[in-house]
Amino acid sequence: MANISDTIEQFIKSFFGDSDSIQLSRNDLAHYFGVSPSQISYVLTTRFSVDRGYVIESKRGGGGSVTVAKIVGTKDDFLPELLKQTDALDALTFNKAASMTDRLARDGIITDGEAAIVKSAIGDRALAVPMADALRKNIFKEILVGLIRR
Amino acid sequence: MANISDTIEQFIKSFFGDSDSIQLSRNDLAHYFGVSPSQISYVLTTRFSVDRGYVIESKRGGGGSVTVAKIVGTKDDFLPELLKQTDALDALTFNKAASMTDRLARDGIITDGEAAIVKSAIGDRALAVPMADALRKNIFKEILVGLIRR
DNA sequence: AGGACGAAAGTCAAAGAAAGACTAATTTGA
DNA sequence: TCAAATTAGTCTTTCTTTGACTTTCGTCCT
Repeated sequence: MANISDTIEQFIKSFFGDSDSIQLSRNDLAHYFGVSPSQISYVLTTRFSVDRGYVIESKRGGGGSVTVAKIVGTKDDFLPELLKQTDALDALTFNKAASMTDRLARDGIITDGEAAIVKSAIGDRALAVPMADALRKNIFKEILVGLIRR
Repeated sequence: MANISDTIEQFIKSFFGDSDSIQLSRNDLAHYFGVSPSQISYVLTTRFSVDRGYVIESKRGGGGSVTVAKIVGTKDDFLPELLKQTDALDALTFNKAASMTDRLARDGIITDGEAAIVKSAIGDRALAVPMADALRKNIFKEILVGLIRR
């Protein structure tokens, strides 16, 4: 965790208390951490992506700001949706799959322990074969199917 | 013992104190010993492999690093033993893996929900690919490593 | 109302930082 | 001698950081 992006990510996350939406100023954050404003944008887009279960809205100009909101999903609607999306792909990178898995855990659809197992099973070391991304998609899909049926 | 790989191995091992996991920088180490970075990779993969009782994780890019962790366990620990046995195989059928998984659940090492996920991930539908048994062994191994580390 | 100005945030490309993969060469030990 | 282990080198991939430029919005001035 020696890079500043991770630190900023945690800092931003610490602002969600019970609320599932926060508002922040890109410039202020940049100043606070002594980095360039686009660094904040970078953290926002890489760490608070839709895959990870967040949406970002913003307003420019004087008094502008960035709003980060958690997308909350329930088991009943989110899992089938995720399955549909996954099925439509023909490959799935580890990062993407891990993001989705973390989000399932965040929303309480699976436990942290279960998330860890999923990530072990679809990690790059486990799938050290050609066409790993295609295979990963398949495995992840089967896991989702299993989750829906429970 | 006059070879530098052994020296580096010892040096790295000297960093584990009570802790069973350390973090290091490949470049720094390479520089420190005046060797090429890939030499460090070589030591890491040959001396800190799973069958020697270690796991390695890493992250690239700015602020990246390598984490080396001991697989801890005593003789009456079931998981490390199972890992060792699995690692020695070069293939693993679904039936065999499933019965090991069931046993883990029966013994309370993993929950039923976790067992179900494991079985989804290594099922024949998930691994519909040539050499499925070799791959399954690999995946199962990674799952075990993850379980031990938690 | 309309334009000028400043304050945000957005975009994108380039540079930098780290580890991984692959290959070739060399050394060592049986 | 010869296969396995070691060492080095180089290129690739991934992730991060920075900076320059653009777009949008609000306010103030006439």
